[in-house]
Amino acid sequence: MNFTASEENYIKAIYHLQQSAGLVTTNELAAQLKTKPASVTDMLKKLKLKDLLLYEKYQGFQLSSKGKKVALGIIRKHRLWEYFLVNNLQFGWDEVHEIAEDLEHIKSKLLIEKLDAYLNFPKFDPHGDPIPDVNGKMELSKQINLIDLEHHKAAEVSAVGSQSSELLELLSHKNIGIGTRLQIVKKFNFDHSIEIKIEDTPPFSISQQLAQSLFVKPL
Amino acid sequence: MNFTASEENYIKAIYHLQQSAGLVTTNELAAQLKTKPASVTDMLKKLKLKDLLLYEKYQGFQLSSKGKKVALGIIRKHRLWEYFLVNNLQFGWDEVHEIAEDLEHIKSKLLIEKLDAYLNFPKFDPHGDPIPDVNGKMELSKQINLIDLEHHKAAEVSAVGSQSSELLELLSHKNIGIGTRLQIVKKFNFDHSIEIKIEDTPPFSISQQLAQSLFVKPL
DNA sequence: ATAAAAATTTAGATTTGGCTAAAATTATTT
DNA sequence: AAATAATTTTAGCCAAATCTAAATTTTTAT
Repeated sequence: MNFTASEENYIKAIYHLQQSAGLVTTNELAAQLKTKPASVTDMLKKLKLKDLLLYEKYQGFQLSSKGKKVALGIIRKHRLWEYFLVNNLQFGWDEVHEIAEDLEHIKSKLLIEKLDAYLNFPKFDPHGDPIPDVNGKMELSKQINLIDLEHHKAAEVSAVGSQSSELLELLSHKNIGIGTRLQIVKKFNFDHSIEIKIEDTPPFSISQQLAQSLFVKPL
Repeated sequence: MNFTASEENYIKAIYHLQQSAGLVTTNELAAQLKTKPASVTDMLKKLKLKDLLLYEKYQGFQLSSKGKKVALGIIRKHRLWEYFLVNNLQFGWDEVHEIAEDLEHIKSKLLIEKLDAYLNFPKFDPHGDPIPDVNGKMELSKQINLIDLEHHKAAEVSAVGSQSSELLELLSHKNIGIGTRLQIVKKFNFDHSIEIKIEDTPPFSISQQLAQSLFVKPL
């Protein structure tokens, strides 16, 4: 089967939303895709017709197993291209998301398999997210949200919660990136901010919102 | 300015047609693009409105200087991607055209400049066609790819496909440089290697990949 | 020089993906 | 258990890029 770029974007967005929520709603998806609920409804009907979506009107929806397979294929392409852009073309990890959004819609299966081989079958993209293999399998990493890290336990940043340029800008300003080692010094209940310490630098505070966007692997 | 993939395909096709013919006609272009003359007429009007085309109805047409600039940009992207697919991802030179047709429509300017640098600013694509530089300039040559040289026809090496140190190392080891005179003795279908003979030395074989990186002028 | 042939353009329809506004359904609140 | 609010869907419209069929212009050949 062959899908349009638009269909693929819907499938990918539904996949990500249902990871947290289970069932996805029309408004949610419209917000995510920066489009209108009415447009979403139209596309849902098409996806259902192609057996990619389990959908009864007014009831919310989620991908069928066929739909999930397609989603993983798109995510695989996206993350492999991101890896290439950062590791080979010397892009900054905060510059690549948009370009990968376009590259992920290039059709050739052979292209992706050759790219994968050329890159040496990487398991994680530059943001720390796992790259699905040809069969859609991916390493599920034991990473946890920074908020759930024990006090004074050393850990390494392994992923970020989104690719928004606002987030990436803040992180680079604070010198936090994938691989940064840190530990929690103290949590403040007043505003739920968290004081962290990066090796050999003075401790500093980050907001609850930022902490929720950071995933770490305890060492 | 920003163009749709369809507009870009029209611009590129017009560019190639007018290289030989000067003025291009509606039917010609329709045949080239495998579409109908009526569809071509519609698009011509759009391109004229955007000042990409010099066009009076029933009179034939050609690209404006602005249109030519756009065409060279697309051709640059197409050929750089072809070079990448063959030289890095190990595609055969006959497999890459279709994929490059898609990749050439990816928008990011930065992507292409970084790709160009990564590839070491190649001057020719795997088919021996010159790659325009950032300003649309390219080597115009009567040279052909060594692979397309007639058997036993004397020729002189006039260009190499890239400046990569790996290629240059190999060439100097084999005593091949710009100006070297040689001819093809035999081609082997098994591995597509080619036996060549340089004046006054015994014949020897070179790989298909190396031959693709050599351009010659028949004498 | 004009009639027939070829090429080109126009007119009107279709498909895809989007929109707004209004209607229908579900959820919430008093 | 209504009434109100929120969500979702339907209906009808728009723009891009294609198509077919008909009309128009140019070219060619008698």
